Amino acid sequence: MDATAPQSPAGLRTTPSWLLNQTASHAGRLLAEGFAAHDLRGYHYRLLAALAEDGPASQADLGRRCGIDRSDVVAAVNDLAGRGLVIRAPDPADRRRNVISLTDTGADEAHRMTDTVTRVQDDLLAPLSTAERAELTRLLTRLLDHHTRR
Amino acid sequence: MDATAPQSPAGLRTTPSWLLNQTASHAGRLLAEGFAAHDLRGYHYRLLAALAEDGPASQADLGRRCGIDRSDVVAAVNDLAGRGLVIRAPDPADRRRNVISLTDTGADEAHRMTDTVTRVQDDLLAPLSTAERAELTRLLTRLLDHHTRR
DNA sequence: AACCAACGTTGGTGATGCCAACGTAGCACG
DNA sequence: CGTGCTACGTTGGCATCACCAACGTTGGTT
Repeated sequence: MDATAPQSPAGLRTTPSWLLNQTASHAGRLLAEGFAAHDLRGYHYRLLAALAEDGPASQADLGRRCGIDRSDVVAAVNDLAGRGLVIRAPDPADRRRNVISLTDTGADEAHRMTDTVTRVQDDLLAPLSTAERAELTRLLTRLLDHHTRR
Repeated sequence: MDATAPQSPAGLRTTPSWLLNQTASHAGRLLAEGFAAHDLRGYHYRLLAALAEDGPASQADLGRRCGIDRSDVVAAVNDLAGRGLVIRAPDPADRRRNVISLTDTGADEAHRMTDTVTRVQDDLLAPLSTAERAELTRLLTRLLDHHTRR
């Protein structure tokens, strides 16, 4: 279209890993914009969503569920606790653990974040039909399954 | 499958942006491993590939073609030039510009990197049939097109 | 001549994803 | 019982990717 603003080299542009990277990075941008409205970031959302869905958990469990490193969970939980969205309490049954639970405010925020994420999905998938969205989800899920349970 | 190693919350796991992020991040890991064998990183590959495909270019052009910020191009070109993979020469026709060209060694390395990347694609797409790979590529390309030419 | 735009460069910032190390606490085995 | 292994939370660090602001230099336009 524009001779002065050429696209990526064809060898890159048609490469699946490049396409994945670019689309994911676009999705990430849209998500980050959505999260910014809540003054939160990706890590925070993942934790809130996990807590809203599966209930209280230890930090280590949360990390495993969300694919976040233990050390990064610490910082994110610090943020969330500082805003009163979660409570960190020692586990009486295992004194190594902290039990993280949603507060009422946290549960509300989790819902609002989920709404935001849902809107972003629609933005992201706008050019695809319902069938195509399902197909894309299917293909990605298959890829992920294959590479996760190795 | 394993009660002690639960997967991500369902609300995350089935979300397209999450699937994209996870698969892309897996692809990134595979790529990074491949690149590490060449002792190079993603930015380096993109630049080498662009140069190999479209010939010498200014740093600004390279940046636009590869989706890399001008300032990051500087550092990457420094690395590549330091290893003798590219040459940085002032453009006689426009003294603001540097013309970046592949050396012979650089062209060789570009080929080897391309081979590596090709192998990674096969690893990545292993669970998909040829038709499915094409479909995935088609869907991702459509998404990307829609979100780039805004 | 005056202005504005583009270029390369320097020097930041932030998000994400890792890894190593430490002290504390639970657990299993001898 | 103690000894050793493992898990936990925490601190601190690192690398990559992506972006932005500012500066001086150079080209082009008016």
